[in-house]
Amino acid sequence: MYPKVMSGSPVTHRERFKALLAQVEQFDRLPPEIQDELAAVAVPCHYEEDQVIYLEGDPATAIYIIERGWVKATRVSCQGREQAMQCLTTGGVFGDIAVLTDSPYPCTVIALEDVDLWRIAAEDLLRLMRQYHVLAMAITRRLGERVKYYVDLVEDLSLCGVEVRIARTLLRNAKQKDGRWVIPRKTWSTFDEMAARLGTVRDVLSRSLRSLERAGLIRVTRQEIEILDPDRLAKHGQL
Amino acid sequence: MYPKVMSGSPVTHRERFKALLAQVEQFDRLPPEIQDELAAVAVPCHYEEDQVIYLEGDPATAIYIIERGWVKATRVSCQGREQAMQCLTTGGVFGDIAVLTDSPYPCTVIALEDVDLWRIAAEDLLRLMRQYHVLAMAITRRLGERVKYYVDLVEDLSLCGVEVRIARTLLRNAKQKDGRWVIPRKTWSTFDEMAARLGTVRDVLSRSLRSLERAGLIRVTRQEIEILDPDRLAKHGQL
DNA sequence: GCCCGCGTGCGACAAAAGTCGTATACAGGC
DNA sequence: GCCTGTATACGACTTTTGTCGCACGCGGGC
Repeated sequence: MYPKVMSGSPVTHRERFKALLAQVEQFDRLPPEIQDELAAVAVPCHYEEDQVIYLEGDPATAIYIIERGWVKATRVSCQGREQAMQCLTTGGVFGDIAVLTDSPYPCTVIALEDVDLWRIAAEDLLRLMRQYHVLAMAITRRLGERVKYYVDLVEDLSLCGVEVRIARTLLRNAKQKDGRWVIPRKTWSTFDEMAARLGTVRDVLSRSLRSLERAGLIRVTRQEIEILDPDRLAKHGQL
Repeated sequence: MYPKVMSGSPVTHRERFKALLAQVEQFDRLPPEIQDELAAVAVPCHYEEDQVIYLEGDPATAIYIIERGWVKATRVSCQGREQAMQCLTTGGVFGDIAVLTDSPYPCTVIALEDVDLWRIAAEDLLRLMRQYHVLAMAITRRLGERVKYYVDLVEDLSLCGVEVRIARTLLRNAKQKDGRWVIPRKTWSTFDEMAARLGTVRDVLSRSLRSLERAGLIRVTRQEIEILDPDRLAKHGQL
């Protein structure tokens, strides 16, 4: 559980953590005083690819902030199918809901690659929230955004077919790179992983992707997915 | 927009509102001082059956607390299918996410029957949250619970078939009434409404219900759904 | 009582989603 | 280069879900 990479001195420890906070939505504008308080109780830690950070149902002892790398929060049905609730990277926070509601973690969180995290113990966070209302407000805003995210996810799952969900996801994640719209693929972003995020299975995803590919809307390689025709793809996404 | 039923004096107004707060989770134990402050800014209002309280996308001007009656928060796809996000009654709060995140309302809210609500303006709520950290914490806990609710909903929609969802919902809502497990049906709880809550359509719901009925697990009438065999129904719900 | 509207039952069908077995392609290790 | 494990492709199939048209029946208004 101890950090593999430990910063040399307390000062760099704090500065490194504050540099991270600058990348966390809602936390980026907290007054330096509160950031220092958080830094004082935050502990860096490291997990390797595929390592479980915590399991659904574990008692909530801490929240985590991601400094580097990707993790996924996920649920698995008894038949073995998986629904990824969210994928997070630098600046992402998880474990907060369980801590705030004083209940077990609602999802299992797994490292998709080697990750550097900062852990803040539940009691420290709750104490600081009681002490600093700006912190409480910042967290409240984050939670509100989270609810909106899930409302969108529910609508997608319930009201849209797989192909529509794919189209939307592609458009949402695409970045422009020397004139081309591309979604880069990590080594771990296999069709299985993508399917879990979309709420379906690999075969169905594969079929839909190739259907879009045959229609000339996208091009799929191992390294990336390129959007050839954003406009027509948007139509497929009903946008 | 003004209340149709107005209490006689400021005292009964406040007492009536505080009696309501006692039924709101997390708000029930707020110190009397804060409850008074909330009562001072809360305005009672009334909506009739099928009336729209606000539309998805409307600017968030207030939150609402339900004193009496049922409402639903819902989203509708462009093809006209509906997914009910939640159904709320006495003690339920809605409109909070939009206010807290300073964004438009994420869902449309409609009165399923005549309802009495209390409205609290956005700026009042935010002011009181900044002033009283216990209030902020109470709201934070509520939001956390909401997130957990949606995580469960996502899992259900993505990982379970319709029949499983039905079985679970029935068991969750059943109340014991002189030895029988029953889910009472309101006039507005038609198959269409139930289907919207379950993320499917009337026909499918109808089929599944009758399949469960033929199996001798439940009995469906216009007034109620009775669970004849809770144990076997639980198996259908994979519980 | 009669009519009419709405909620529901039902069968046939269409479309989407998921399953299975197997074939192929690719990357990394040797 | 070859071998091997993993990722993806593909076709055939089953199951589930959604759609459509229509019949039935109950209850409220006249």
